[in-house]
Amino acid sequence: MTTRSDPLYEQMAAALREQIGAGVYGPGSKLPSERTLMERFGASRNTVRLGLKRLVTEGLIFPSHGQGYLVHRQDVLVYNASRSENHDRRVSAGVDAWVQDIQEQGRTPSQTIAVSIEKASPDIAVKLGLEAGDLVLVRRRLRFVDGQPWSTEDSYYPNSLVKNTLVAEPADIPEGVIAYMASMGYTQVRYVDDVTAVMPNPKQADDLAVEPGVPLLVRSRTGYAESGPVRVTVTAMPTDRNVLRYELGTRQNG
Amino acid sequence: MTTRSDPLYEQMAAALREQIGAGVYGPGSKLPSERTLMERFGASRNTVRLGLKRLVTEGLIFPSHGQGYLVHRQDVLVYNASRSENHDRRVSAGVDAWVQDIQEQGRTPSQTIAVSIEKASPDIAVKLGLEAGDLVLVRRRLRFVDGQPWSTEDSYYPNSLVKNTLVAEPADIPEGVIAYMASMGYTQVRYVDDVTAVMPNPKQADDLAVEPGVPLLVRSRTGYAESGPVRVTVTAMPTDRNVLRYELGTRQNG
DNA sequence: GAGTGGTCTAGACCACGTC
DNA sequence: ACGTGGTCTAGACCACTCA
Repeated sequence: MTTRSDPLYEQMAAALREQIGAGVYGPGSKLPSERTLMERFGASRNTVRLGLKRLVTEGLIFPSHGQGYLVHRQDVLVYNASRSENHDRRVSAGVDAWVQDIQEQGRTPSQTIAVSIEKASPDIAVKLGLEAGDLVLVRRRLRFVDGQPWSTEDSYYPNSLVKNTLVAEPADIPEGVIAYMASMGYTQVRYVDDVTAVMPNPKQADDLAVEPGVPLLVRSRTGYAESGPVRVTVTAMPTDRNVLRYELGTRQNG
Repeated sequence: MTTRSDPLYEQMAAALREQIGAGVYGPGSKLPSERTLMERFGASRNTVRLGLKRLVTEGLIFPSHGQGYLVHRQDVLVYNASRSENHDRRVSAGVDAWVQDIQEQGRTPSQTIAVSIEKASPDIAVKLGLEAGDLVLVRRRLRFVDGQPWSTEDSYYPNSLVKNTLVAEPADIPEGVIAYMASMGYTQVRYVDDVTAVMPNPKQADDLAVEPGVPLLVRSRTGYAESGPVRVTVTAMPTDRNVLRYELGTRQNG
């Protein structure tokens, strides 16, 4: 793996990667300082930093100003995307499906909600079957687990469908937006999830308190009523603390 | 966005990010060279490189040795994960479901297959219900679209189930491994997909020809027969050219 | 050959955290 | 106060691409 022709900083990264894997530096422990590694590998500080950056972008370590480089702890929660829209389950619980998912894993969820009316971006407009610039109602959630930022979830509705309804209020809706909209005649019968990953932009990195170099898993869910798309929800989850799960099979539900 | 206190390289990244968004530098076009940007921003080369690296890790641009920094083209294919194990569809087509998915998008798929017998990693062992170190048969595929590396797909089977069968041959199985195993009594009735994203390690970056900084979408699918798990498939897809799609709802199939 | 990015050195000063 | 990472400079030489 550490071939002779690899640049020095890659050799350094490979050596440290191996030692982390072998437990020489376990989860939560501290790596030698940059200046120590300069001596150990006979490299300049910039070269050492290149090598460390490699491991940062792989999500293995993160720098902590004034403390050193720390090895990432693995602390991943599962978000079960295939059952999170199950009406019966949600109605019986009376709480947000995500809240329930997290509670079942023994953690304490919380969230903030902000509502605004915006012009649809081209991407959202296409998914909702609107013209670019048509108004959409946006519910932006910032979600926390045990007080730590965990994920963002932004839902977009055609403004013409939901204005002057409870959906436009910046508060949780006890029975859920989906059930509420169903009572208004927009029963969602089908969902399409598109999953990808991006590197966070500065705002996202700040909101979610992600270390530089940790990718965000992005799930865009479009909900369809019989009449067409009625909702797009974009969820962004740092991959160092989230796994998206889909259960598929004969006993499948939506 | 570009606050006064931002470091110089962030200001530089923000300025270029905006210009790329505004179309000053469109998809496929070339950014000014590092040395030109040194003059334009009055910064040293290392600082310019820090700013450019920021945009590289966001997936906006990529460096091309000897040519300059190029703005990424968007050229994304959809991989429909919720229908890819549909027996009927596959059997009727007589080809790999992925092959069909890509062909439907007007592209030319191809793949290489290598088969080996290995000791199960702890992760795979847990998912297959084996002990760590038990033997697993591994089918590693490297998939191409229009001749370009596109994704890797590694399938793991308990060796005790598949040894001395066609699954252990390094060739495509016309009716598909799933149908073949069903004929051997292991009908897969349920799947669990875990989706996350990672930054590529050196080997993955090489296999998939990904630019540094582009995350990989990783889908781990565990297939269950009535008797328990019989297969784990790990698919790694560079996010600059793939979207994973799940269709959920009343007409759901496995 | 000229221009590009890739790697690397050897410094400097600042900002943050802990003791 | 001290050690840590964060930012930045001003050079150098190598490797690749294209005309």
